[in-house]
Amino acid sequence: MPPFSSRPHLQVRVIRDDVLCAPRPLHYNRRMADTVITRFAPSPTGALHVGGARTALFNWAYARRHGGKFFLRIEDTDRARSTEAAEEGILRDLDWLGIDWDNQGKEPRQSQRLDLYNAAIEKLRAAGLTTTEENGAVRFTMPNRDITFEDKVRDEVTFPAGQIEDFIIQKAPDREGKQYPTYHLAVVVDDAEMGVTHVLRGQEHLNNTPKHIALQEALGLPRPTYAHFGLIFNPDGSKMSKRDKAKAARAAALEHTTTCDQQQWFDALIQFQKQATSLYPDLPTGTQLTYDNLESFCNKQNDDLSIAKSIALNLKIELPEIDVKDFTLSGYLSTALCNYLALLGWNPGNDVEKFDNNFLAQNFSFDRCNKGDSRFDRDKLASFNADAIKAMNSNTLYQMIWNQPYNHNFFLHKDPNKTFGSADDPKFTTFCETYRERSKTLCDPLTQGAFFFVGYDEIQIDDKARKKVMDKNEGEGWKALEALKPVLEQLPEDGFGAAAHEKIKALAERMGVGMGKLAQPLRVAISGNTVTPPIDATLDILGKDKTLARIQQTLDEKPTC
RNA sequence: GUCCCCAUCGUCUAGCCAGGUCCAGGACAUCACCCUUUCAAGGUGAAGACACGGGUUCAAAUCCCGUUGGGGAUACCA
Repeated sequence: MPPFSSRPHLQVRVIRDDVLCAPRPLHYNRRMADTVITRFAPSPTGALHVGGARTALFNWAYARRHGGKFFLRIEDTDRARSTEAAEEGILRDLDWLGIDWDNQGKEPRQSQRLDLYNAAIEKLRAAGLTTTEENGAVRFTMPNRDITFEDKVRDEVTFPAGQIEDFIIQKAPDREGKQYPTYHLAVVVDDAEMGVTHVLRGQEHLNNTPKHIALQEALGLPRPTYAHFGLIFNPDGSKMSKRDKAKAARAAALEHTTTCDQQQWFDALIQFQKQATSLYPDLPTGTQLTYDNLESFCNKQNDDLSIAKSIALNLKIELPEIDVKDFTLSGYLSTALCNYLALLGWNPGNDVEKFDNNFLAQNFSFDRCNKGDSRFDRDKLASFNADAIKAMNSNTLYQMIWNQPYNHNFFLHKDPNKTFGSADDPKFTTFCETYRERSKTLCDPLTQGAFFFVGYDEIQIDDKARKKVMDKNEGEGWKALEALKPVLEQLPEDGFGAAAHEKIKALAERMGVGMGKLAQPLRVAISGNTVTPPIDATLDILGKDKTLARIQQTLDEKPTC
């Protein structure tokens, strides 16, 4: 299965102000007596964040659990920050997560239903519940009484009278004279119009609820059932935000500049971006690197993401994953991400931890939700992911490894077909099965096993490993390699790995040494490093010809003295 | 500042609502040992928490009050 499906509804859509939908009738209260209707209402101002993903997941699960409907709605009343790219990305990410919505292709877009909001505002105005600001913005007058509501995860919540101030429900006219509602008004009108019965959202909205309730009452709209979940934070308790990426890149940059000249490095970075751009179509080209913007980035004067990414690429560090897309590119399975995310705030009890969305959809309930905030632990996610990879059937695993999109990896622009004819090549099967046991992410097989895919001259040779394994003890590694070469040469190509394993074992015995004395020099010769999968599998994947060629090429580099 | 919310191992949590079966269970991480040609994986085990102080009760992680700590809101952002 390809990582992203190409369903027709995910085609690019254009957000256009000039084609406002035909006015819809104001028919609130459409809800059926006992049909659960939930919704996820992202604002397309950025990528889908893991917090948003969890909210979507819970809303989806609750609707599915009760045989109801789950709708998507686009909250694009912030015209300056909403983009079609962001909207498209959010839909694609939800799709990737396995969350389907029941109004696909017909998602309401708030910017196109101004008539609905205007009608509501008129009603409030007629009731004398609004004041108009000098600039034309409209403010709603809060009633002067306590507002109490039942929250499904934290019981009864009361806001004392006078505590919530009057608030703006319609923004001042923009340049074209158009007036957009604020979130509060739009959310209340839309939820009613869509028949939403249950509103599940993050705790950051708890304080908004009295505003929404006051509006509902003033408009004569039904009050949905509310449930507020704790928030998700970084392991250190800070807020999970896109800025974390800039922070991480900055920290790495600052550390790096303690070991080198900053000006020189900046220069190298600028050059690097130019080269990298031609190498990687996906590379951020948004910001052209300059001394100035690099300096201001390092001085915390900007958090430019493409600068951060360029630095990360150059320094070969990983930026923290924040958005769903980040996790996709880092090689996480949607099933593992959903499972882990669901566990942040909900759990089925009985020490059950591993489950899929289907299970969630059958078991999700408010009485097993937690009230507290939680911290996002990448180690645990990685562990879930590793387990999910181990549990995959072979076919799916091959496909996933083969089709995994990458954030950045130098070797990826090499051709894996140099090594494997195709995904059907038995070598590829051995490769996948070998890395299944040792991969935390879908990127691991191709990054850790990069040496399989490149020519000898492109192998990253670890000098330390070479010194330790080859040169030490008067070059015993070189001697071992020389002894190994003729033995391997005699072996058949068919079953090369297993046969080689036998021979190496026998040879080690004859020489009176441990197997490592032979296997390690061999590893270093063929991979440049001391770490590879088991030697038999490694040799099988690489094949006899390449193995022997690499041994010879390595021997050619033997120091003469 | 004001208001709202929250509080069990480092982290996610079970247990709490219907007090005794909890000197608190699981998972991730950590450490040790086993396995082992490297790295993993796997196996076994160890260490590790009821924030604090008052009540109520024969009995409190569980109920009540307070303190402290953390988070959220206080936008013509959602």
